[in-house]
Amino acid sequence: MEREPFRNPGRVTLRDVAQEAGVSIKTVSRVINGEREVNPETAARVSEVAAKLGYRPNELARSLKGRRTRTIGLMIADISNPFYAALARAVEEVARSRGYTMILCASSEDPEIEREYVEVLSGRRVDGLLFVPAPGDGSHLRREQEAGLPMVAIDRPAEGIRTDTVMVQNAAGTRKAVEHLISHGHRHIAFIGDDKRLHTTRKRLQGYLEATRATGLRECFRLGCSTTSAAEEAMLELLEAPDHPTAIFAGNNLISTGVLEAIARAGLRIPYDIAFAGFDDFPLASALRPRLTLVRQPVDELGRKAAELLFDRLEGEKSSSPSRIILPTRLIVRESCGCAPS
Amino acid sequence: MEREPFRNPGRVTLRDVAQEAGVSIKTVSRVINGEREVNPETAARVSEVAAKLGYRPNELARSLKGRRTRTIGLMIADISNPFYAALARAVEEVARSRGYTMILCASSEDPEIEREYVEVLSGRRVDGLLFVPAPGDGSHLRREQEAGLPMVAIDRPAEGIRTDTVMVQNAAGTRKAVEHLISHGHRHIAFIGDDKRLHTTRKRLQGYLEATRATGLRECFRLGCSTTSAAEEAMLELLEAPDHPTAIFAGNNLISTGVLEAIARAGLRIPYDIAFAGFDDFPLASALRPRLTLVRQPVDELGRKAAELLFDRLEGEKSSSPSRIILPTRLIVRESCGCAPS
DNA sequence: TTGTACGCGTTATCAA
DNA sequence: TTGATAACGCGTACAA
Repeated sequence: MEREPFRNPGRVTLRDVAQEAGVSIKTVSRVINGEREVNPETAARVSEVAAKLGYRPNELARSLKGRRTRTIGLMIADISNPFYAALARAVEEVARSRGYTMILCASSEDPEIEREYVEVLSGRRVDGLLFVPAPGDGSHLRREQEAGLPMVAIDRPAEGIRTDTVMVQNAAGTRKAVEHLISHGHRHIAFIGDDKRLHTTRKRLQGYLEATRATGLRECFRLGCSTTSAAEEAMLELLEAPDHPTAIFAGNNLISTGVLEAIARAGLRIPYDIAFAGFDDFPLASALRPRLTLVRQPVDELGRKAAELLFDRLEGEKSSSPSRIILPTRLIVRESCGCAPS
Repeated sequence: MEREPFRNPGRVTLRDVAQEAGVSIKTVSRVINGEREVNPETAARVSEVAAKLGYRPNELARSLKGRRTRTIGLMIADISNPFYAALARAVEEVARSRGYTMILCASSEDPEIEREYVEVLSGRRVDGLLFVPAPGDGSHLRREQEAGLPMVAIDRPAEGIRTDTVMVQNAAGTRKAVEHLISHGHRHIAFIGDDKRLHTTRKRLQGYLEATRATGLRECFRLGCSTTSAAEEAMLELLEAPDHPTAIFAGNNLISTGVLEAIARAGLRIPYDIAFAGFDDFPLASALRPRLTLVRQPVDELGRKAAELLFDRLEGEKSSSPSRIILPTRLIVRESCGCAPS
């Protein structure tokens, strides 16, 4: 007695459809792919059977045959950070509009996790990679790059490897904000920043230093605040000193939250007791009183540009040399800096 | 002259390794998969060659052969919403720890986009699906379910189909918050909610109504505010009335932002001119003055539980009947309700 | 217009 | 301990 080879129960294949419709596999394939060298009547019947059986082409098999998966990887540090969330949203929109699917990976800024994820993505044969590089050496990416995987770094450049990169004006944005605080008469301005291994932290610090040095102000900064509570602690410490800063610049949105918490806990009032400015705008910033003065970076555009760059590489020429795009930031002057409500 | 069949240049396969190491494909396969019925010396040599060539197993081919992709789909409405972002983070963590990869899809609450994405995920042969059901009929999911795709609904039940579901206490949480406002003496409390087709909106409204009706208060609610600015408009309108509400409950975090903006624009002070409470805690809530009184939902646990439920189904028995898990919410009493600072 | 045969990269079977 | 060979589900080349 001939035994049917075992077939996956839930999954209907071309063969099942072919058998049911009484035609060959190839005919079904043609109908599915809309090649129209096929008898309309046959086509109709096949379509009907396919629909009845709930046939869904196996993209894995298609990808194995062809050479693309129409899948990209997006590696960010932590999706619960609104900045990365906004980035992911922009990327997802572009990907969807181009018929691509997106695998989301969170590195937690850990190069080891990044390395592992890159291997996974490589094994999954993603067509391209968008990534916010983890700090430290990124040469583990070189092998993939050499294997022909297009990749675009977002928000900061990858170290130890040359890739397309899309960033924002970190130094200039911060400098303008600090200069604005100076223009309000502040002579003692502090800066609280994230991990100093991060390119963004260094550039923002640089902007702060440019502004303070140009005016001969004292330098006062704390780095390494990668969480809200670390920033809160650092700020609290700064405020303990008898001659504490009269103005503060927060290096990103998480730090802003911690700094505001500290100022509130210390019972200080913005901008009278201490003026505030920070990097990264967010929705609540204009709902607060005083409204927050912040450097706005074009997060959506950052994600969109990076994704478009990737897809262009991916569907067009991969040959041209790595490009480096720097998007402008803008100081949104509201009230926490000391400006009057409009 | 024999022509080598065209080989993908960047990608080294089992065959390449086998050829280079002078063994058969199967031997390499054994080494890669750690089956140890293989001569240690051969194994060592093969490993070396594989490393040198940068061999990376093609997971597509593996999945085609075996029957799982070790990939799940996560469908949310909009990743830039902190609630979904937190959810995605929790899910990603569980997935990573189990060696799974996550495809992120954003439905924008549009059933049509949801349907399209489900087809894509089905074609990609994901092993399971976690989803925040878009409003409206979800029977387009039934086919996949019948094909054996395990799925877990998060945050709200899917309509027209029975699946595992993980939710939170929406009604009870809201009721408690409104009762708390009532205990502060408020007799005119308004509720602003999201789209009324959403299960969460209806349950939260129900909680509001339970509290107000039990006390014989007048009902005052506005629904359909699915954006921050819509909520702001609605709130502004409420405040225009001469006998405007003395307390407001915001149905989610986006609405909270809009409501706060409106209150600030109207020049009103919380909690003196109007008291505030809302659904969904967020980091800044305790940094503001007054601190915000909010219903906290265990977002991390929501995502984790859902993911674990899915993986259990996926790796264990799929047979048992759909479970419905309801996680507790908690009222975090701070100051915006009228309570004194502690 | 339709069908057959082969290959994509892997794992599984079975024989050597 | 190893190696041919057949699947997996699909597309492509080539015949019929």
